Amino acid sequence: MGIRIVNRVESLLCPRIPNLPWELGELLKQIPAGCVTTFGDLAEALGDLTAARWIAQELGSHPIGPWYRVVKRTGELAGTDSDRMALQRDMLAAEGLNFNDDGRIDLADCRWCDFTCPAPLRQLAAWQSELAVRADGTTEVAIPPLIGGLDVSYVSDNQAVAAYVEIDVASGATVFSATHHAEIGFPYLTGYLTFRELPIHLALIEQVRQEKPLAKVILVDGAGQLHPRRSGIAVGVGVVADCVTIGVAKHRLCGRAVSGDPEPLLELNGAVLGQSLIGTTSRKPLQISPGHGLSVASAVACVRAVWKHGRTPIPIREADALSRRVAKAAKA
DNA sequence: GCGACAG
DNA sequence: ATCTTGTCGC
Repeated sequence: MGIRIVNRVESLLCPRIPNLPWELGELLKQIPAGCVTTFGDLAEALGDLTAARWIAQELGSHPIGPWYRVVKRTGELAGTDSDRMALQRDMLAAEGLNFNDDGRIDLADCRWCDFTCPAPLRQLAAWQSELAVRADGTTEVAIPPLIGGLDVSYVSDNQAVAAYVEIDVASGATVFSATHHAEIGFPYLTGYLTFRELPIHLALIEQVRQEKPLAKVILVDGAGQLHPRRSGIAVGVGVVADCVTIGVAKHRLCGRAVSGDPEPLLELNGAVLGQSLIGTTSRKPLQISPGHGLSVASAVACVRAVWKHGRTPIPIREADALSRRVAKAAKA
C-alpha cells in the first residue's frame, strides 16, 4: 500500500478568512426594489442563522442606506432611532410597500431571499468540524513545571494585541512573556471566535518559537472542545500549532451540567467535554475543556495547579493584564 | 413568555 | 471584548 502524506501540512493551515462585511454588502445589492428581506434570511445566505445578531448590529451601526430593505421577521422595522425608522419607512413606501395599522409590513407578498452567495460561514463551520476530528481529548498528561497562558485585548474593533505568558507552577511567578499587535479581519460571531482570534494567536506563537520552545501546556482564554462543533479557539490553537491547550472560558457556550454538585462535569451530545470549576476565592465558575492533547481530568488538574486564588488561573490573569496594558498603550 | 450563546 | 457612573464589599 502506498504512503500518501501529500497534503498533511497544507490541510492544517487556516482557511482563507472571508471578508464578512463585504459579503453582506453584496447580499444587500441583490434585494430587488419593492421587496424586503429579514436579518435571518441574510444570515442563512451567509451560511449560519446565528449570524443574524451580528447583522443587526452591523447594519444598525450604519445610517439608513443600502440596508433599508431589511426588516425584522415580524415585519417591523428594527432599531430605536425614530427619525431613522421614519426615513426607512418612507423609502420603503416609495417602492410601493404597504404598512399595516400596527406599522408592520406583511411579509407574505414581498419577502425575498433568493440570494446567490458562497455561504462562507458554512465553509468555516465545516473546517472547524474537520479540526475537531484531529483534536485529542484523551491523553493523560502530568502537570508540567511551566504552564503558558494566551489572551487577546482590543485596541479597536479591528486591531488587537495578543499576549503569551509562562508561569512557574511551583512559585506562580511569570518567567517569560511576549506580545503581538495585529489587524483583526473578522467580526465576533458566537461559535466563530476562532476566525477572529486564531490568526493573531498563531502569529504570536510563531514569534515565540523563533526564540524558545513553548510551555508543555497552554491555557487559552475561550472554549475548548465544549463548543457546538467541538472546535473552540483552544482547539484551533492546539491542533494548528501542534501544542497542548486547555480552553478556559468565563461563560458556557453550550453543553449540560451533569454529575458533581459544585463542580459538575459538562456534557455535549452524550460526551463529557469539560468541567465547571470554582476557585477558592471566587464564586463564579470557570468552564474548563480540553483544546488538544489531553483529557478532561488532566486539563482540570493543570488548571487547579495554577489557580490558588483570584477569579481566574494565573496564566490567564497575567496574559489578560499584559495584553490589556499593551493594547491600552497602543491607543495613546 | 421563554431563552440568551466563548471573546 | 469594550464603553463607563455609581455602588458594594473586603
